[in-house]
Amino acid sequence: MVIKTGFVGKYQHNLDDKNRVSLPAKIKKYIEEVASSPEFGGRIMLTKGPDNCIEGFMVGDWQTMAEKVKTNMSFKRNPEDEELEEIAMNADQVTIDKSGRIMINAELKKHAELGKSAVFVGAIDRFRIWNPDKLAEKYNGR
Amino acid sequence: MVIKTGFVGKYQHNLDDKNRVSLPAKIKKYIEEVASSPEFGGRIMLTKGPDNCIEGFMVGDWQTMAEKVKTNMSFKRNPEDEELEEIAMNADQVTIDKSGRIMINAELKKHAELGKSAVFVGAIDRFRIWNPDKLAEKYNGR
DNA sequence: GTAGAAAAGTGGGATAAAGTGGCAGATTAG
DNA sequence: CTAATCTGCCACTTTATCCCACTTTTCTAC
Repeated sequence: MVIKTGFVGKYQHNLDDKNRVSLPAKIKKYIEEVASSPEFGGRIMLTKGPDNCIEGFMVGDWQTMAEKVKTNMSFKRNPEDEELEEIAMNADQVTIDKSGRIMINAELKKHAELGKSAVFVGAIDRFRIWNPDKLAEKYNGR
Repeated sequence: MVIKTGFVGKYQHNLDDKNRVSLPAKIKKYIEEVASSPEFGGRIMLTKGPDNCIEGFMVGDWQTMAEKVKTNMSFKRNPEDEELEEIAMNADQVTIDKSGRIMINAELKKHAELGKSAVFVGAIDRFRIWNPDKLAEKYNGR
């Protein structure tokens, strides 16, 4: 039985010129332990988060959200689904490469105003990726 | 068991002069993973969607939705029936060719006011195809 | 603590895949 | 039979991924 502590901690990493960034070892390890099933091919769902951050989920958690829409599927949309639709529109499913990195696409990079440096922040059921300055601004002095 | 994340993301692609357009790799991959049954020969159902967009479904999902409509059908007509008829009337079942492209017929192209550029938008149980300007207009600034 | 080993993180070149456009043969309609 | 359209194929460009080398950090044993 795996102990599910969730994502915790704060880690600064660099983007390379191909917009790749290493997942912090502890975040990567947690993902691999919890979601080690064969159908999980090291996949992560990235979305636009609040305050210019990027949020990362494990695909299993995303699936739970998506199932809600699928079970009520019809030609016409429910208004409640539209919110999730907009999240889906701005989401990106990325894979963890052989070096333990993920790619941040142009739109997400712009949303988070990322330059070369990015900070990963654990938030239990998700992790967030911040521009270091934006993060400091938000949690100033705390 | 495959993790069903649904359709996600946003991808700009070009129509060629024969109104063919490549399916985004991630959308295509998802279709192939989830709908890998032999009777599904890489087929997609395209319909006129809301706000000038085109909606794309996997044929299996289309069938499920159509069955639902049939079981609720009554002898008396109601406004929703007509709406659904119109959707069915304007639907087009397209196949994915060997280069991973689908063809947008003239009527759907006109409905979406497509020019050379089209944006695919993931919406969990379906994907949508938009004129880039129309899409920006609808989700302006978000 | 320190030394050596292992793991994590970074960068860049090589390879593979995705996306695009054009041409040519096949198919269909008139 | 001819013209128009559809489909497959190929070539090329761009982008993503793999793979290896190297540096830095963390871990382990003494």
